[in-house]
Amino acid sequence: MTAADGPPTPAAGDLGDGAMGNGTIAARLTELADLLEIADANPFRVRAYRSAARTFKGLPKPAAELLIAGTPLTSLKGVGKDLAANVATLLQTGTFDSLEQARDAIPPGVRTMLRLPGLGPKKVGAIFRDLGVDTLEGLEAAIADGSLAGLPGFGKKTGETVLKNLALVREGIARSLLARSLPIAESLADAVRAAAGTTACEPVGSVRRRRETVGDVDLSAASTDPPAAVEAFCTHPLVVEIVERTERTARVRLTVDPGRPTDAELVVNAPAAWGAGLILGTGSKMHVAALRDWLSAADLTLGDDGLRRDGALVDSRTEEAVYAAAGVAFIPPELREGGNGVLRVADLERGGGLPELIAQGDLKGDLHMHTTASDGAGTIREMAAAAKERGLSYIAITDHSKRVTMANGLDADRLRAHWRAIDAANVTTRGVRILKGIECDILEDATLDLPDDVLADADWVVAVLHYGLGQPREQIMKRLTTALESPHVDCIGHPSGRLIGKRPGADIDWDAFLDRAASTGTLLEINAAPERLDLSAEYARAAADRGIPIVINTDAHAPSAVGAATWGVYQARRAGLTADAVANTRDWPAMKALLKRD
DNA sequence: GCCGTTTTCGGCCCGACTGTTTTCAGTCG
Repeated sequence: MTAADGPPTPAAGDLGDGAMGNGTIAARLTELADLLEIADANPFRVRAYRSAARTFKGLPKPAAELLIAGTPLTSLKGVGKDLAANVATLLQTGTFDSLEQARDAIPPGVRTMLRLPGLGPKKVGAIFRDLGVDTLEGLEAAIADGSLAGLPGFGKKTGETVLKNLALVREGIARSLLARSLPIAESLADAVRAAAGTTACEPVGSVRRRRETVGDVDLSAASTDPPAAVEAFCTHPLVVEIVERTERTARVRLTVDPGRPTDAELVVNAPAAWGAGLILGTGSKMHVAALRDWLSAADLTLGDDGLRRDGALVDSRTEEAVYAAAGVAFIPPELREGGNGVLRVADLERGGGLPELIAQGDLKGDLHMHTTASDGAGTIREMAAAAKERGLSYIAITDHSKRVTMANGLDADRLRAHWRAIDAANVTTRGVRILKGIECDILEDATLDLPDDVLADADWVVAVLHYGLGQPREQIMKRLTTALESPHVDCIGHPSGRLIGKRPGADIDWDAFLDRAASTGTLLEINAAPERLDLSAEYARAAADRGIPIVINTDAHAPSAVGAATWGVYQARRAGLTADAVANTRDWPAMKALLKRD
């Protein structure tokens, strides 16, 4: 399903050069739709803004380029005179009148409440208008003193659900998705790299470890002229406030999304200590502490002025040199989460070393994507062409099954017709094999959304939970077991159904689930959508340990997203997966041999 | 607010579930 209301993911052209990207346009339109809906505006006006947001998000080219090329925005689907004018103003000035009016009418904290599962715009509107509550804290108080339950349409359960999810939502506000933070960090790093005397600059901290979410954005640099690097950092266009600044460090506040400030920090070291500074900046704290133990066994101390023995500088120009001095192989940043364990595996004296992790570019297929037949923006042929451009040799078209009515899910007849269209596309498509697939819902009553004889004719079936994620563990397990035991289900997609910072996943008995996946020969997906990353690294590791082949898929809803599995590959690396552990690093015949249907 | 006209308003993706009710509005996807 689409996640049109997620935080904007800044695209490459969205930072630094001043032009607002389609992601940000979509975010502003969605913001206005939310505010209007809370204010109880005409629902069709709200829908117009939402549908326009989807249109802009799915555009192959930045809207600003269209305008420059003289293409009127009114030529876009769902964009009329008013919306075109608003977006043009947005591009020129960073905002537009009706957005500002709506922001004046509804405090930012009110929109935040929409992130809570169970609270929609109508309820949030009632909370704001009838109780005057406009923060999460105020909401918590209103539950405690019983005033929330006193509102018409509210009861005991509403408050309970809110309290259950409050911590998750608060964390979602405090921390950004990696997909949002990494481009910001790279843009800042580019500015520092361009400064005189800078020899290197990298994003460090949780960004470099590719954590799912990121608090502050940290950078490490090496330079012969630290003040120049600090100056370049502080004058980046995203910086709105310099919180703290020294000769070789700076802490700044950025504005990317109003109401959600992000802090960024730069530390500049001498080029001779680049590797040492990079390790300290990257962390994690536990990893650095464990590494220091290993170094101290060799009478070495690690500081951001370099690696030293008896005060004398030891080679610490690179991370490799520092790890070598500790007697261990280089440890990729994604594996620096824990303490001593990874260092023991990497112990060179015992002939240790780490397996080579899967890399961006290793994937040969993408087996979860949508077309215009359900809620995607591209046709079968467009998705195939995009896959070819990305260097993939096969894709599976997996539109929604009929239960997902809002996404125009397919029943058996429409699905079979869709598959005939895929057959036809395969005849004329060179270089990419298009597989006949389906994203089949596992219904609340633990049956599959399509009959067996239909599923049997698919090349590839991804079964998923979309609805009833809050069911008790027993029923969730019954549903997953149905899917795992079906001879026609090849893979479970986004197994938990979580949305990071928004919605907890289903209550799964993971040991039982993974054991059953292994015994039935069912593959498991790492869904690469930044707000899903589902399986998590923890369970992807546990799955791989059981020999379950992992599949990394994009869940693309537009041609531009086909094969863009960046975040999923990072997640797999954090799970310590090699290319071999991931099924779709193989070509299709080899991958097909892994399926239970073969 | 958009669209599509039998040109200027009336219709605009939907089905199931949940928690609130006592017949249904709001939420979800």
